[in-house]
Amino acid sequence: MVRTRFAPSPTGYLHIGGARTALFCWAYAKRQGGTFVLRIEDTDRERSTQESVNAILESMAWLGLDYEGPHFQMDRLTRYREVAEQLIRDGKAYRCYASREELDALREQQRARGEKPRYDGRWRPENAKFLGLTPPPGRDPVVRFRNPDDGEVIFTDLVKGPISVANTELDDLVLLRGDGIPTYNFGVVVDDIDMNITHVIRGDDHVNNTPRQINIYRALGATLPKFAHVPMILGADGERLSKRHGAVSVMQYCDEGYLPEALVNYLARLGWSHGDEEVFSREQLVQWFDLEHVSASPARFNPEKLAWLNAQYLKGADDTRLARLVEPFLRKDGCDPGKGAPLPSVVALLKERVSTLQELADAAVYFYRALEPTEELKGLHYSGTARPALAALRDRLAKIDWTRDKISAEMKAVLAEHKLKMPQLAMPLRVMVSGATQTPSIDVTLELIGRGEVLARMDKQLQAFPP
RNA sequence: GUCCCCAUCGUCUAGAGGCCUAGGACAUCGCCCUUUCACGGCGCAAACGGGGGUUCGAAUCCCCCUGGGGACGCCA
Repeated sequence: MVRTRFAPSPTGYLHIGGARTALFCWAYAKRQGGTFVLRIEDTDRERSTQESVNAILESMAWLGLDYEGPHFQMDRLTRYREVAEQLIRDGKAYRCYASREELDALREQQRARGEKPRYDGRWRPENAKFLGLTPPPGRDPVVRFRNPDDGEVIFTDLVKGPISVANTELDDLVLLRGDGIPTYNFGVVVDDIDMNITHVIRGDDHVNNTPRQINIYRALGATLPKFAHVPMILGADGERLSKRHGAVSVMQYCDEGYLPEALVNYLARLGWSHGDEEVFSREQLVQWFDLEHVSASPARFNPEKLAWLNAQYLKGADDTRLARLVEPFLRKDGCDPGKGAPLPSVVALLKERVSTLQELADAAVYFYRALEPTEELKGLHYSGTARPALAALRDRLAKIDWTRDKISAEMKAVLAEHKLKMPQLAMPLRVMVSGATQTPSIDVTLELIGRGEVLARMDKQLQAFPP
């Protein structure tokens, strides 16, 4: 039975990289008919916050990733202590009384010598005895893992292939802090064992931790899970993803009007592929997902492609659903979609012209309130020659059945009567009624805005025409 | 500095020794459609980082170089 897990630390919002890791874990578990577990790694007392936990949960829900849990590491402290004690009894861990200052000094010296900074094992029982070290009174010791001195750790990463690291590169890492709270490397191992995790799928930044963790698994006599390290997501400039690159937080995409299915699709396609497939549903992802086709190299985040995908999903989305989603954006733009044109109809008209809900709302404003054209637009489109035709049209529009076809017919009649071409009439009309030069087909636009409002706007704007 | 990993169009990628004159998508550019702007359709341009091997044959395998990323905490 496959069990995967996503194990974020609640020290901030869920970002794009974490979301993709979660998505891959989720998709793999679903594909294999297994279980996806969410575990909150909250052992960093200083930085973990309830707010972050909430933000992560909210993002998972928005993305539609369902899970077992969440489990919290801080609920399992006695278990970690128990395992650490066992390791000490077995001679596979020991207490270390070195102070932070002492360790900092050690690292600095090593770095100065051009060496890789690492703990020198001074409190290993045999060394401490040899050096004549005795526990300083009143100092809480940490528990350190006794890493093997020689040989190498070799494992086959499911996306990167075989990876080997010499044990001489590894040092005796801290298992338990002075206050008895486990460190990351220890917590993960104990939890992954206890929670029967079969596939550890996580970010590339953890490859270096894997050999250390494997040594702990072995010291514990536990079965190793499979490891798969998915590449990092870089910003558009190839640098590490950060605030500079626009949105990094998952919920920010929600706020900017992206659809969760678009983000899921985009994220899935970033570093994973299924032949030439570009647009696929969550169900297809689950059906197709595999680790063999996860790329081994880091990928850059491309906002344009995300926007394109979002536009695709917008076009295909149900009008009623979109109306519900776009409403808050519209209210933010100072509109009351409860009055005036029915929102689903407006959405149907605009959804294939925009790439986010925000853009959709912005494009819908003039359906709900008049927008005064800029002087520049008036200068460009309000001409004395078009005026008589527009005035004639205004009077005709006052008398007809208010349908798109009838509106269109009246416009054509006016064109013939005044010997004008369509743009000569449609453009000024568009500007008068919408305050913009870009709208859907003018007849439908008028129909939706409604006769009363259209006539009122025309009357007002006609006054701005030159004689 | 040391260790680990990676390397196909600008970007995301297909590619498991001959199917590759290297395919798709985004972006860009051009044309068509058109009542403006979009959408849509069609098309152009665009890549195997460099050098050595192995092989009848290499984008695919090996080595070196270069470039990129990651890790070196009582953070995760």
